[in-house]
Amino acid sequence: MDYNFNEIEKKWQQYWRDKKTYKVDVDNNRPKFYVLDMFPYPSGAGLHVGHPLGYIASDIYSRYKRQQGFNVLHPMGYDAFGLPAEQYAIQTGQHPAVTTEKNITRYREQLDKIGFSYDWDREFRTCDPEYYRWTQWAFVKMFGHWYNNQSQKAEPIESLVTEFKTNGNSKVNAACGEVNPFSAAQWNAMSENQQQEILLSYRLAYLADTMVNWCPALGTVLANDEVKEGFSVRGGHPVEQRKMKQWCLRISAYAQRLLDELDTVDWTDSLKEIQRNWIGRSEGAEILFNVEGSNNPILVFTTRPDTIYGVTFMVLAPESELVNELTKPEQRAAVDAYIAEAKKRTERERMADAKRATGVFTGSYAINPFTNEQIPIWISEYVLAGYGTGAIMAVPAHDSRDFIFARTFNLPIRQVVAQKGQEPTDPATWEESYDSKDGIAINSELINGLPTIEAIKKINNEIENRKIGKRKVNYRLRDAIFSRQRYWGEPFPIYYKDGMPYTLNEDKLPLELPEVDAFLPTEQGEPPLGRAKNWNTNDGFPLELSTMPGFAGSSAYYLRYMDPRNSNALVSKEANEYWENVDLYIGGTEHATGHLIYSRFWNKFLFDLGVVCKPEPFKKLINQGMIQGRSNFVYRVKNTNKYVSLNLKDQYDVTPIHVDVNIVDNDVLDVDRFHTWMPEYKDAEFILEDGKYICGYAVEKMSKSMWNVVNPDMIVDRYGADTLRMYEMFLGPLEQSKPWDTNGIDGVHKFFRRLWRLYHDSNMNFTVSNEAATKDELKVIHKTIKKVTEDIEKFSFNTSVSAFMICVNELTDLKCNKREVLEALAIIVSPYAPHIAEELWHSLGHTTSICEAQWPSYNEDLLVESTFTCPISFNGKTRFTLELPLNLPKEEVEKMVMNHENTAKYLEGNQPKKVIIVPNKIVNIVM
RNA sequence: GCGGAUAUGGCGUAAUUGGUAGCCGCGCUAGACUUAGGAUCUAGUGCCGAGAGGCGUGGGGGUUCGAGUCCCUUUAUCCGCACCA
Repeated sequence: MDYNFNEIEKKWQQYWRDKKTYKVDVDNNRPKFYVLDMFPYPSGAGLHVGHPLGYIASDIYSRYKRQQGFNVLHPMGYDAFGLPAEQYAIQTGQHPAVTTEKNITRYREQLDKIGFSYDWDREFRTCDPEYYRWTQWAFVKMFGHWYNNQSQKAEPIESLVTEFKTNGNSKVNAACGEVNPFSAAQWNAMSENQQQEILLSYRLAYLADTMVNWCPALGTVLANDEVKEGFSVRGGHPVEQRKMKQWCLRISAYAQRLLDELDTVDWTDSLKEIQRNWIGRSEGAEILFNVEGSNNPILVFTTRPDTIYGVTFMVLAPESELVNELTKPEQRAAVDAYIAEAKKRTERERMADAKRATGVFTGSYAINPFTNEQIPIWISEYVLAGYGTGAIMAVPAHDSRDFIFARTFNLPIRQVVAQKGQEPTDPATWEESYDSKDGIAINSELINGLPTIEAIKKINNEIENRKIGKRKVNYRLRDAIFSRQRYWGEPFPIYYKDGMPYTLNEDKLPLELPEVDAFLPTEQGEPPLGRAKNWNTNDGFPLELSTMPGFAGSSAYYLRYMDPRNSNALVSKEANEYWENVDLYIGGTEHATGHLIYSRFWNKFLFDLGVVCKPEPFKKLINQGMIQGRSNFVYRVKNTNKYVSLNLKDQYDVTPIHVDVNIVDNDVLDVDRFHTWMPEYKDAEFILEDGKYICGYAVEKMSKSMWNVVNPDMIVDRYGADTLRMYEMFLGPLEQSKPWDTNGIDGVHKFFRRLWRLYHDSNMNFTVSNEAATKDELKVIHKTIKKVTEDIEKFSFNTSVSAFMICVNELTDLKCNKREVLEALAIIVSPYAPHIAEELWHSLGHTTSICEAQWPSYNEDLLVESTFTCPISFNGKTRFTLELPLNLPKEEVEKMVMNHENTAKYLEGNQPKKVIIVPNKIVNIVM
């Protein structure tokens, strides 16, 4: 039989399905290994050839690990809630569940064709109530817990209530919102509503007023990326900043742990760096500044308390609550105008014109606690309400933003830090501020002469002694806004009583998403769930109308795969203690700050509860590179319907036009298909070169509009899944981005035909010899086993493909068809190309799947050579080589080299100054 | 602006980790077989040069007997983050 990939692949895919080859269960007799792909969102466009890259890599690794004796968990499912299906629903009226189902079916078909070793019995979707029940459950748990900074973990809210009853809140050190101190007596005297209101400030899932992008026309909060220049991207409606009550998750409580435990996981440095950046820890101090004529001091956060003598003004965020109080009547109009203007702009826009300083004076003055000077209080957008205290002490001499602001508004600049060994200069002559952290304090009474680090220490002590502030660690990481005014998401298991939120009992879960008559906000501006009939508890209390955001369902999905059908728990203790966490996680880098932070947080919370046994969800993480498109162009001569071939185009005035890569082969345009491609090209004329139309090309994003999308099904139909898998790996290192060019695929396909021929005679009859293999044959296969084993261990899949090619080339040259060699070859090829390997395996007489075969070991002794080819170089340039016995003594080598006829030629009569001999490596003669 | 990554033939890439730069494949050239070829096989293919030879891993400098690999510097591209006090 010829290598009929279509037939072979169908046959074995069916076999694996029938025999449940990829089904796994807890097995305490075998070590576990958990390999996971990032949860895909099944989009309407289906998979293009770039999507399976990571899936193929993880599949190879899974199969390899299994053959190494591991019990491998390798599941797949769908992140099925989300915006695209809902937008589509709004436009067409089609229920998002219907489109989602359709997309999943298509995805599954495409995935199935590629021959992945997923245990499909574990598949689930986030939009399935049986799944989102556990998303809701986790939310209920978060609502029912608070974060104890003392113990550094989440604790049940009941423990807090007990503490309040006996001691009030003065001894509690919690991650919480703003709460005034109260005694036990005061607590006990409060109404239930008052108590609930206070508890809400402590809960890990809480309801709070936050600034959001509100789009009145669409009736929903929008994410920053859904807003452009103050208008919604979809529809172009105006968007405003608005304070709204939203559900939030107190992820900031875990900031330090999220930062520290990054050191325990095996991720790339760049990814860890992105996360560190996002968490944004900074050490500094909070300092109180009194305000003239007011009892309310201003609290600022600074990382440079040592520069306090250089403070010449204060700045408040426009949203600061102090603004109103501090604005003097004569400044009122200016301040109101400024704030009104600021309100219209999104945070993103404000960041965009960072270079321009804007601001307005309040008319009030603060007192510098160290110099007792009067300093003006300003308002400016460059101070963010959401970071620190929303107010800063400005030190224009040593902070570039303050410097720009001071220059714009003619505020004084005073130098208080000097570079070591340099005299202070007049700041009026400066072009920029001096921000360095290794200077010497000057003009600062208490700390003069101290280096910055010391100065900070001393001034912090003083601040704490004088009780005008304290040391403080700040994080950039903000609590996650967790509600969306959307339909297609998990409903909150929350109802309201007297306006106060309460969770449903766990036995009432899942709270199923109700049907609505339209996927739009109500006329009163409520979210779509406001349209649901009887959206109340049995007792008639109204249910929450928002739904959860996209990341809710993907934050703990890796746990659910361990025990996907458990109706009593998210995951059983037994399953979790066996599978622990994900050993290898492969996915794109786009989730660096979203999903990968949220799920680490979510996991840590469940860890605190004792639900999971590991503090980190993903031990090792690899980011696969993007597969870019390779677009082709034709060049239309301007104002004509004539198209000129690439190398003649410079003689004309042309417009490049994207052409469908599917009607171009090896950059040669199929002109007949071009004529029929689109009506406008029906009468196209060509200016050819050598009788061909050569297209130009460019590497761009793979997308429909570039006409460069290549579909995996098309490749599978034409070359087979094994060729697709192998070629994707052959393209280059997994982590690197690279363009897809179907042209190179022939080489890989040819490899399979040659592989096939090793096991078959010229009539394509299966012929394998049971004779013992020769030394050369053994050397070839053992060399390959070694190389491929090492390559897979270091995720260098591209290099093992070339090792396979070399192996097959060499065995073909040796005319080797020995069972001993070909069995091992089938096994090591099988993770990459499971279909052909399974076929050959069964032809070799095996009756069980090659997936169950044992990965071969290699014998190092067989690889030892007796001689090696030694390069002889002169002044570092290799001139000729010499076949030398291994481990020949240096003296012998030197003798042989110096006596060689070529040596004299290259010495050109010179005496060698030195002869460097690196045994078994190289000889270098220095002249 | 800060942080990270990358840079090697016409193209995708490889290089035992400081030791023969260009493995493997695409493409290209020539040839064989063939009714035909988007099939198969053989040979060649970094650049310049007829050749001897010279040049060559983004540019410049350095360390070294020896640098794609280490150090300094610079440029370009891509990706994050971006008024975070």
